[in-house]
Amino acid sequence: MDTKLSYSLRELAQLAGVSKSTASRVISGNGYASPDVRERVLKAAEELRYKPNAVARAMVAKRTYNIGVIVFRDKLPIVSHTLYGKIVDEILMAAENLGYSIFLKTDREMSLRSMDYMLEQRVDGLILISRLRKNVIDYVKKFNIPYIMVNGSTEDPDVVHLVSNDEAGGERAAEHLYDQGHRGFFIVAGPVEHRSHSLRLSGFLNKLGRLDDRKRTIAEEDRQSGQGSDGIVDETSTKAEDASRISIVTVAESPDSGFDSGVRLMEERYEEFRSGGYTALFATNDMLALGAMKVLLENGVHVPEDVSVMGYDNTDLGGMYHPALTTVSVDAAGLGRDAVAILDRMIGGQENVPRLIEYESEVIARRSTRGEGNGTCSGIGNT
Amino acid sequence: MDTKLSYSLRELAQLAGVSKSTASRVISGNGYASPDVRERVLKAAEELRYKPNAVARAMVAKRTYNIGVIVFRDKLPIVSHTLYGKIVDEILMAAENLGYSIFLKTDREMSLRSMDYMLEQRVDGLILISRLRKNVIDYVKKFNIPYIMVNGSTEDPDVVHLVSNDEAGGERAAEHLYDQGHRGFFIVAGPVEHRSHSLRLSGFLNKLGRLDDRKRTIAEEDRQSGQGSDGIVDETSTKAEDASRISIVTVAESPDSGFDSGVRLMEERYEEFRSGGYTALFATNDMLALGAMKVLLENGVHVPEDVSVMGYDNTDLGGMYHPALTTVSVDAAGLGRDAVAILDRMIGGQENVPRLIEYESEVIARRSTRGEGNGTCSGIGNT
DNA sequence: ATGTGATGTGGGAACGGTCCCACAAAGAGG
DNA sequence: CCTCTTTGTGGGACCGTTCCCACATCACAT
Repeated sequence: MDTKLSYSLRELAQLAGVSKSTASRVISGNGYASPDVRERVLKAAEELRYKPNAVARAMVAKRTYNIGVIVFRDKLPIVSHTLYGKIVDEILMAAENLGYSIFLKTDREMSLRSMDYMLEQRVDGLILISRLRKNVIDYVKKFNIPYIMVNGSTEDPDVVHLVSNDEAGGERAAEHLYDQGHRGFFIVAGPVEHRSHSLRLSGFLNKLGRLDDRKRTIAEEDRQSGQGSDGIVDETSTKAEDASRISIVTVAESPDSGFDSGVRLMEERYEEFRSGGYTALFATNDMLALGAMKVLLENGVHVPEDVSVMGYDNTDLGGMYHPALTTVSVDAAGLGRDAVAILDRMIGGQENVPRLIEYESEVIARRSTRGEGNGTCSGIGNT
Repeated sequence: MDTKLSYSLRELAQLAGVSKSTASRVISGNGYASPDVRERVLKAAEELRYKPNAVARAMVAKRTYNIGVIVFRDKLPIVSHTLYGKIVDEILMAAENLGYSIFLKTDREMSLRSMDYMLEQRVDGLILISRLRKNVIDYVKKFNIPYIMVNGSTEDPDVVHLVSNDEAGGERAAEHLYDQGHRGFFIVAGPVEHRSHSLRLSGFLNKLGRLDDRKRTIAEEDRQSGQGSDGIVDETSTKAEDASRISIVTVAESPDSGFDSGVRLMEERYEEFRSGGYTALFATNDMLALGAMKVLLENGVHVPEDVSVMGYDNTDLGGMYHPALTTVSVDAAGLGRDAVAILDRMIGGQENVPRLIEYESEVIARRSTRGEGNGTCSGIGNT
């Protein structure tokens, strides 16, 4: 008896002396059952350690209450990816609250295998994280399964996707560094095929251009209105350093976006960097920033005294570094929470879901850039 | 037609003009089917985008090919936990290779809710990661489901568990620092209720004691054999510093094991540390080590010139830090791979599975300790 | 007494597969 | 030509639920 893995509703009903319909009503809570019967069934359930079989239930309900999460990646399999790990964590919590369980897969983007797996009615819906190309999307589209993209790199208007507003984030980063007086920028840009990297870069560059134009305009007005004028002048422009125009902007493209790539890139271009008059380094993600910063530190460059370094993503790692990395936050919590919530609505058949949600980013000022940044960091790493 | 979510085997058979038994044979590959029929069925499957329903299949097979992974944690939900993230990654890959899918849950250890979920025949087996107390184990035991513990903290002999040999690792850490000439040790110990932390600590302390005894013995032999003796003398003992006995060993207990705890602990005891004559700091995991090290660095202490710092776990983060953290590796890959492999055997009904496997650890020498450590690190952090 | 409605309970089809078994057709050996 | 096997196909039970519907019982009003 004890060797039996589990009991069925029929066996439970038999023990309780009722029909399986009645037992079902008591267990599932749908339908009538007299107190007497209810008690008998519950007692029997207790005795047999009865647990309803979720598989059978899913079959008739045509609903599994499972959500598939696929994290696409280039090379290494990475749940421990500092940003995606956070998003997955949030998804896990949000799913739990809504009664869903999560199937997690990591996959190279060209393989459709794990997709197939999920498509076998194993899940009610799909959350796709990160880059994935058209062929994958087209494939998923063929099957009528609700899915949603998080931090993806497609611009397909049919696809529901949640992204952070990387362009605005890039602009804020530029503004932050510019306001701190920097005029020589070295930018480490991750793969431009990535939506995130390319938007962060363009946001940064565009903002820099506009700031510079404004500066020029003010300077000209200053000249036109003559010396000793009371004309409206931007207050920062009174300082000599701020008044100067941007001296140099260099974009160094990295084919990859990991820490190692940051290291490699800076090692290769260290001499150029050292002699170029750069005072600020911006990377399109934290990992690249940290990799590059590590090389600088190892070469005796002081951060932020000699060079300010700024990343993007607000990974926990950045906050733990010495010096703590100034960065731009990505609302991983919002991304994860909403992904599940919206998918849940799609699974429920609702049509009026937003096609695109953008999450705002903000600068997290810390020690790696000039200024008053604090060195705190969020918790991570319990064993 | 296009609005239909999916087609059943019956519909497929109908289109192909065969019975569902025949269609099943073709699709599943079990049993006879003439080339003619086979082709017709496959063509129909193509047309309907037929996918076998995994739920129905699981019901009759009483086999889901799903494995549940539950990561227990104290406070924060953390897949992004640098060590567990790695283990989960490995499990994901290993599972993929063996044809399993992974249900991932993080849970506080007292809640049995996610356990219940898994127990509803949703999975073929369970992998439990990290600390979980007796009540959880007892609960799982009641249901006859194969399960395995990874890096757990129980000593229950019934439970199959995979752990790293933390005691030996602690010893190696002690040896490493001792051999580098350190005689004043400050130890940051994580929660002693954790098997890992307590064994790492005891291994470290015991080894230190033995090394010290040996040193004394050698010194006495040295004295006895008179000056200018050719007696066997440990080569390192010729150096004055090495010959000296251990001067001080302090164990600072941290109630928690995260980065923040390391920071907090060192901030509180900084004065004591500074004036105590310590030249080496060992923490029972990387996070505590990095937290403590960050405080030292911020106070102008040079690592490793003034103090050597050593952690444990070999998290990617340690290798990225500046200075790169010397640490003791944990075979996350082996742990994850074997967890799935052994569980697979248990699911298959095999009885002769090992009850306990210990994985050896080795010192990863890097820059944060005196010596020739290299500063490389493994890749992480692609976006 | 009898219809009527509320209140519980049981029977059985359905979900979408697998697989055992029956059976038809065709080829081989007497 | 008739059995006997081989080979391919179909019928249908079964897995463990849910849920619709039928039906039994009983109180109450007619």
